[in-house]
Amino acid sequence: VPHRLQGGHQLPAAHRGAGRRPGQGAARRLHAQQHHGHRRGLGAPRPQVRPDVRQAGLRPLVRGRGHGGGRVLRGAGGHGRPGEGLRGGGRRLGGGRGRGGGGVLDVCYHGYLSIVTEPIRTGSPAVMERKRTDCPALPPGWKKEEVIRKSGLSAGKSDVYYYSPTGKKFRSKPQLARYLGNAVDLACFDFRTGKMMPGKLQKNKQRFRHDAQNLAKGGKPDLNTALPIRQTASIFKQPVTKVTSHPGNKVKTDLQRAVEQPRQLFWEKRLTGLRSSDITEQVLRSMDLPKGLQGIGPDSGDDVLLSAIASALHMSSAPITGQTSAAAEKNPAIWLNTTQPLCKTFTVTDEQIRDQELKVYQARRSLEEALMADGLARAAENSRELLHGKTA
DNA sequence: GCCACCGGTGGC
DNA sequence: GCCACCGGTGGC
Repeated sequence: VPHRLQGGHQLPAAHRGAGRRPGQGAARRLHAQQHHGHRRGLGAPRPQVRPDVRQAGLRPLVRGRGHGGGRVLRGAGGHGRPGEGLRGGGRRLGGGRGRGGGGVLDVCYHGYLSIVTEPIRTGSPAVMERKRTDCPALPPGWKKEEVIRKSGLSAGKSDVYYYSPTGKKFRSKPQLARYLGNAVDLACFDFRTGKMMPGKLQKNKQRFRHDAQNLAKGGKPDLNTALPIRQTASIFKQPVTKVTSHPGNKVKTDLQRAVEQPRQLFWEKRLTGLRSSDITEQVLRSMDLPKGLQGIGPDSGDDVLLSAIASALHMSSAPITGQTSAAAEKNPAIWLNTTQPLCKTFTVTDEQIRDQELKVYQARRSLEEALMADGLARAAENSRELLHGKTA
């Protein structure tokens, strides 16, 4: 098992697509500019009102890791998901205007112990206009906001936004669903009202908007340039390599979606039988797992267990603890913690860590020696060729 | 570079 | 025709 106790393993920040998409039609852009000129040029000042959370700053209340008991792999990094860090570290400096408002500590929906903050009320009338209300249909700390459009052709209509406990803004149901993943079922959630509407399942109106099936049905060709999600686990959160005749084009990636892909229960079983092999396709000896590791679930053989743990280490930056609930061992189909691999909770001893460090050290020395030998061999080859008057 | 804001469009 | 969704952009 790879040894990751040094922690500090940070994924790059989520790379958001670089906005402006080429080829959106010059006419359309011109049209838009004229509208903007009309709207803004005639002096209706842009409202200066900002959501209170952005002004107030956020007050982290508790530090620390959310896992007690035993040693966990990847211990140092117990943070949430990419792209959703605590915001407002800098803002806090300038945010002294708030009175000493309260904050809330909560266990977040996704199971990490995380810091949940609440905006400090500013009392400013401008802010009061944009009331941000609790949303009981969502986990604690989530807020809903409705903003009336003040000008333009759609004046009087409104936009609905949601804010996560850490202040991240969401402006559509798909965006919200991607973020919440399996943690909250939004099938019945009405985005506009913020309420669950059981009975009539809110069907996903935009389901086929970016669907390759359109092509098969004789519709318009699929112009979606988003790349498919790489299925195999990798430490490197890289998109699938796309071969294109337009190499200058930028590839947009959506790390959030990559992380939030729904997964089948016991999906690790699909990794059964995978073997690594060398360049002659000779199957390499499989790794041995420590005795303390025991699988959970149907057909939990050692190879699936190894794949499951390796995948967990590669795919998430959260600590790997195994299934900590006793109920999960009895009936994993119901009680499985899907954020953890299919193994019972375990302990990593100091001795195992030292062993692993030694292995890494030895592997590095071997690599170093091989590279040195290779370099020397090349140098010798070059000088021999020079002596015999050849050109490289 | 970010984001509040409104426009445009596809799906219903 | 309505509207959910998201692109684009001016202002910061």
